[in-house]
Amino acid sequence: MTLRIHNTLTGGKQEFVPLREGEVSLYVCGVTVYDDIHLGHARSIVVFDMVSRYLRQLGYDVTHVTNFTDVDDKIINRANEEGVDPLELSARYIDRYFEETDSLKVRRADAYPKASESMEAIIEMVEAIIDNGYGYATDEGNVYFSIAKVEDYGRLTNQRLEDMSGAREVMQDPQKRDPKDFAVWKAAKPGEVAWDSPWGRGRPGWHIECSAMIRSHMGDLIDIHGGGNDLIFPHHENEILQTEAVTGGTLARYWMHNGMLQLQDEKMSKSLGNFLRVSDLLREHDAQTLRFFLLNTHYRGPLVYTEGSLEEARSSLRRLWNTWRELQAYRRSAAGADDAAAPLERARAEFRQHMDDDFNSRAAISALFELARELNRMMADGSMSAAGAEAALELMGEFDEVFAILPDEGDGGELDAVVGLLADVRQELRRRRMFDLSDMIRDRLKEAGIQLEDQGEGVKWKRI
RNA sequence: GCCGGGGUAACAUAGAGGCCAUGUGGCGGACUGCAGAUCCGCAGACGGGAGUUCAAAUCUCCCUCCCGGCCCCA
Repeated sequence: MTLRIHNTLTGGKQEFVPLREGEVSLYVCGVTVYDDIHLGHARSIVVFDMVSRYLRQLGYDVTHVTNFTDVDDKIINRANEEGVDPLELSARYIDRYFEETDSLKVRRADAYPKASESMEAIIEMVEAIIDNGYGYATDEGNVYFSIAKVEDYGRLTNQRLEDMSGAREVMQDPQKRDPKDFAVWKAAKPGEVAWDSPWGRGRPGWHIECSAMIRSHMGDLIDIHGGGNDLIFPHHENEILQTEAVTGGTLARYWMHNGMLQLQDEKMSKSLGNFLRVSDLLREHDAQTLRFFLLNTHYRGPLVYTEGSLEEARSSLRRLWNTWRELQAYRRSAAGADDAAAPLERARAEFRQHMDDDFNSRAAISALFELARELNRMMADGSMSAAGAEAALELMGEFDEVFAILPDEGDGGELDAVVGLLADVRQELRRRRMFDLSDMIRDRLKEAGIQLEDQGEGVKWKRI
C-alpha cells in the first residue's frame, strides 16, 4: 500500500514519493492575524494537522512549517482603528491563535515564520526577481512582478490569461506594465509600518512572504504545499512564479487544497452568525467534537455547517468514546478467550487503506465505527479476552494519534473514588427497591455532569 | 464569461461498473424497576434526461441547481 495524494497541479491523485527518502517537507499557508480564527481556519488547520500526523505515523520525518502574515492592509487598518501598533496587534492575535489551536489539540508545527521577521529573505528574493528580469521597480518605490516572461500563467487553476476576469482594470497603478503584474514590494504610505529596502521604505507584496519563507526555512523545493482552495489563485499561482523566477525550478511537488466551510443560508450578513469563532465554539463543545466534525468529511469537499452539526457530531463521537471507556473497564474483568485479532486486523487494514487514499479520514472513521460495533458485541457476550481488550485500546489509540478525537485521559483520581461510593450506595438502595432515593442520586449526579449507567452487575459512570 | 468542487435515503457523509456503506434520527425486539448504554433486526438513496454495457450511484453526452475562485480570504 502506498500513499496517494490529490495534486492540484495535475488535477489527479498521484503516488506520494518524497524528495528525500523518509522525509517530508510540508508548508501550509497560515492566517493573517488581525482577528480570532474562525471555524473555516480551523478546518484547514485541523486537516493539515491530520495530514502531518498521518505522515508521521507512516514513519516520515516531517518538517511542518506554517506562516503568520503579520504585515498586511487589514492589520494596519485594524490597528489604526484601535490606535495600537500593527505589530502589537498581530502579536496579540498570534497568542490567541496558539491558545485556540492548542485547545483544538493541534500539534505545533516545527516553525511559524512571520513576515515581519523575514524581511531579509524577502528583500533578497525581490532583488533576485529583478536581477533575473522578472521584476521592475517604479519611481514610486513599488516593485512589480512582470508576467511578460511567464509562459504558463494559470497552470494551477487550469485557466488561460485571456479568460480571466478583467474587473481589476480599475484602480491600477499607471506605472504597471501589465494589469496582471503583481506587487512584490509596496512603497509605504505615510504612517505605515515599513522597512528599509533598496527601493525605499516599504513592505512586502501579497505573495512574496511565502516564497521567501519557504526558501529560507525549507529550501528551494518542498514536498507538499497546502492551504485552503481559496488561495489557489492568485496566491499560490504567484508564489510559484516568484520562486521559479529566482530558483529556476519548481516550488512544490504536491499541492494540497482543503475545501471551504459553508454556512447554511447565511450570506454576507454582518450578524455574528456568519463568523464562527473557534473560541466561542470551544465554550460549548469540546475539542474532540470540533475535530470530529471537521474530519468526518473528506478534506477536499465542501463542508456545510448548520445549527445542529456539532450536536450530531457529538452524539456520533460519544459512541466511540463509549467503546473506548468500556474497554478500559472491561480489560480488568475480562473472562473471554478471544483476542479479537480478526476484527482488529481488519480495522487496521481498512484505516490504512482509506488514509492512504488521499487522507480519506471520513472513510477511515467509518472503519472505526465498524470496529467499535464488533468490540461492543464481544464485550457484551464476554467473549473478548483481557489481551484482546488491551490490543483494541492500543489500536484505537493508534488511530487517535492521527485524529485526536478520543477522550482526555485521567477522569479518575479522587472523583473516581467519590462517584464510586455514591454508585455503591445507589446500588444498595436499588437492591432494597428504594428507587426514589436511588433515582435521586442518579439525577443529582447528572446535574453535576456525571452520568451513571447500570450494567449487568456493575455500574459505569462518565462525564457528560 | 472562464476555472474548480458538489448535488447519495429524514439529516450528515463514504463509495466511483456487478458484491454488506458509516453515523445521527425513526421503528421493532433483547436487556431493564425506570433511564441510559449496548446488541439484534427493519424501513429508506443515488438532481433530471438520453446513451454505452449482460450489468451504471459509479463511464459518455446534454440539462439543471448549490458553493467556491478570478481584489483580500483557510
